This record gives sequence, structure tokens and C-alpha cells, in this order.
Amino acid sequence: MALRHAVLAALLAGDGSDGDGSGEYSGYQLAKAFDIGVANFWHALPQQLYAELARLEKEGLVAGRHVVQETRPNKRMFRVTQAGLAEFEAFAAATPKASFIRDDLMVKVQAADSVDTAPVIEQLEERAALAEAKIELFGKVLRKMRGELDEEEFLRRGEPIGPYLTCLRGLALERENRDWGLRVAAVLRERRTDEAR
Amino acid sequence: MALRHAVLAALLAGDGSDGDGSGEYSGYQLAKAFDIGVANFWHALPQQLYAELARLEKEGLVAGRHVVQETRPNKRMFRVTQAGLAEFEAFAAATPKASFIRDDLMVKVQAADSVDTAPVIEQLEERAALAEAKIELFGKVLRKMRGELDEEEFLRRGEPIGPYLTCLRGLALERENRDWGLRVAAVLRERRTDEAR
DNA sequence: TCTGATTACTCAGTTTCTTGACTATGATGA
DNA sequence: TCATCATAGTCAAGAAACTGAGTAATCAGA
Repeated sequence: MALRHAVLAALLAGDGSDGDGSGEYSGYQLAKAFDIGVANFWHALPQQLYAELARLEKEGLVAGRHVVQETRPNKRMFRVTQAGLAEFEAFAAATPKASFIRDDLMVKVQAADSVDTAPVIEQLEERAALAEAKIELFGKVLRKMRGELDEEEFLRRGEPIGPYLTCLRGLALERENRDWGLRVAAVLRERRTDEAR
Repeated sequence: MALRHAVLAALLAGDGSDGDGSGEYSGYQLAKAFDIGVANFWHALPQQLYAELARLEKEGLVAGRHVVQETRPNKRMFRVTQAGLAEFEAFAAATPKASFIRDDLMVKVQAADSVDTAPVIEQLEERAALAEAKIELFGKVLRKMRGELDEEEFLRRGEPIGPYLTCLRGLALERENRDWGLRVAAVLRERRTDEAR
């Protein structure tokens, strides 16, 4: 039960991205938010989110209300309750689990001495290109969050600060992704041609 | 079924860390290897590894042999079979799944606007200290892998190159961990004192 | 001599995640 | 007009991972 805290965090930080400032999300919107911002530190599929929201509601940690729409299917909007905030507060104070990563590409690189590296090199370069795109996206997102403030100012006074800080981390990670990907691709490529001589 | 590939990669890359150059590991040694090198891109508990090795053996992707020891409990040493290598080769050529991260601390930071940040700041600083220790460890591991070669030389000709490259990534990640952790701790601390005025 | 660490593994139960559907409606674009 | 995308979900089966415990021997240090 750890996804629940990511969901609560997303709901609590809910002002930043959609501009409605309500801290209220539908399951569908939550899934979107997970794709963009939360994906930097937590990965979850929409089905998991719906299931988790249902569980959280049953336990009274979030409250949902039906919203009838004319042009769109009806939906349910969720917000964090007092009990939910208390639960999150307890989680925040507890010692965190070690972060963990799982990365197919690194598994492949680990065995680079034993397998054909040609496809791996391609994948590394694709990954780098994807990272590049994300870097640009994050740049835009950060600028938008900052508004007219410069970074230093925003870090001192801007709000919400949480999503901004995690987005900074996402940016740094993607830069690493890109740099490492290109570097490793170059190294492996170089070694292939050397080998072929 | 994804852990299996991490296990195969660890066995295939098995020369680097233990110096025996055999590509052979016991479940116990594998668990150690996962703690040090593989943990950079895959996290798994010993129980999982034993279970996975059993499955892999049943499918003929690894072969185990009993080793009787006098001073220590007997053990089983595993190496990757031809079928195992073929399986891994297919995995390496297939498009990789998106990497995924899960990080409690970032979940907490995401909700920094809604919760008491005092414990989070402490955790960030602990995390930074831990990262610092890992940075030093990785530095040593890399130096040992390089031997007398300098980095450029090693990247061109050194072996095994796979573990070296993934370790470089681990190092970069830990540096990010440390820098981000200290930065965020400082920002949140600063905002607390401002708030208190 | 007792404690704790290290080597070496096993098992069962539970939770969590992934996969791959399926249901609807309205809007958008070719 | 037809296809596809976006909204807004739900369901169920199976794979994978995690938790927590237990077994058993040797060795090093207090």
C-alpha cells in the first residue's frame, strides 16, 4: 500500500497543473496528472488509480462527489479528507522506503559484453531522443509554473512549490538519461567498429 | 517475467565483481551482486532470486551444479546456458519497457505545500548523506574495474564494459540524489523560517 | 562461552501490478 | 460519412513482487 500516498500527494498538489486550484480531480484527470508530473517518481496505470480511489473512499481518506455533465460522460471528483491528510502526514513523518528503479535498457547494457550490442545502441539513442523531448517539455512546464518570477524568487516565495521541486528532479533525471544514453551508445558503437577491424 | 532478464544479465556479467571470471554464481552471491551493482537498475530480494533461479533452471535457461563444501553449507552454482543466452539475446533486441521509478521522498516533496516539511527536510538530508557514501563507493568500484587504464582508455578497450557503464549511471544518479536532496532541503528550510516570521 | 555476523537457502501467504478486455458518448478531422 | 480521438470509466484473470518467518552450520570477537 504505497500507491495510495502517491494518489493523495497528487490530489493535494492538485492546484498546480490544471489551474482550477481546487485540489479536486476525477480519476481520469488523475491518470493524466500521473502521466505528466507524478510519472517522475511514481508509475501507475489508470486501472490502478481507479481501484485505489475506490479503496481510499471506502476508508474515508478521500471524498468523491458525482458531477453530471451534458456533453461528456458523468464523472466523480475526489478530494482529500481530513482523515486523508492525517494519513499522509503520518506517511510524511515516517522513514521512507528506499527509492527503486527498474530499467530494461540498463539490464541490456549490463550484459553488453555477452550480447549483440547493435539493437541496444539503437534503443539507447531512441531513449536519448525521448529524454530530449521531455527536457523541453519540463522546461515549458517549469516556466509556466514560475510565471513572472525567476527561479530563485520562485523557490523562495512561489506556490505551489512541491510540484515545482519534483519537476526539477524530473528534469535532472531526463538530462542524465540523455547524456548517459548518448555516451554509452557512442562507446558501444566505437567498440563495435574496433572489433570489426 | 522481467526479473529473469536481470538475473541472466547479472550471471552473464559475472566476471567483473568477484574476480573469478567464471560467470558462475550461487543464489547467495547473486543476492550480493544485486545489492551492489545491479541495484542501480533493478531491485530484488534474495527470496525472489532463489525462486527465479529455480524457474530458470526448470526452463533450461540456466544450469546449476551442486558444490559440496566442508566449512560452509553446500551450495549450487548457476551459469547461463545456450538457451539462456538466446533468450537474453531476444530480450536485448526487443523494444524495452519504459523505465520506472518509485520514490517515497519525492511523493512527500510533491505535497510539500500541504504537509509539515520538518521531517521531510531531515529525510532529504539523510538521503543526501547516503548518496554521498554511495558516490564514494562507486568511485572505488570504478577505479578497481579500470585497473591501470584511465577512463577514456578503459571505455575504448577495457573489459567487462557492461558493468562499468551501468556503474557510471549509478554514480550519476547518486550525484543527482545528493544535489537535489540538499537543494530541496535548503529551499524548504528557508521557506519554513520565512513562514515563521 | 555466549552473541552476533556470515554463508546458504526454503516456504507460505498476501498484496500489488499488469494485461487485455469492455461500455458509452461527443467531438474532430479527412 | 467514416474513422479516430478524448472523455470517463469498469472488470477479471493471472503474473509478479513483497512480507515474514524458519533452518542450519561456521567463524570472529567480547
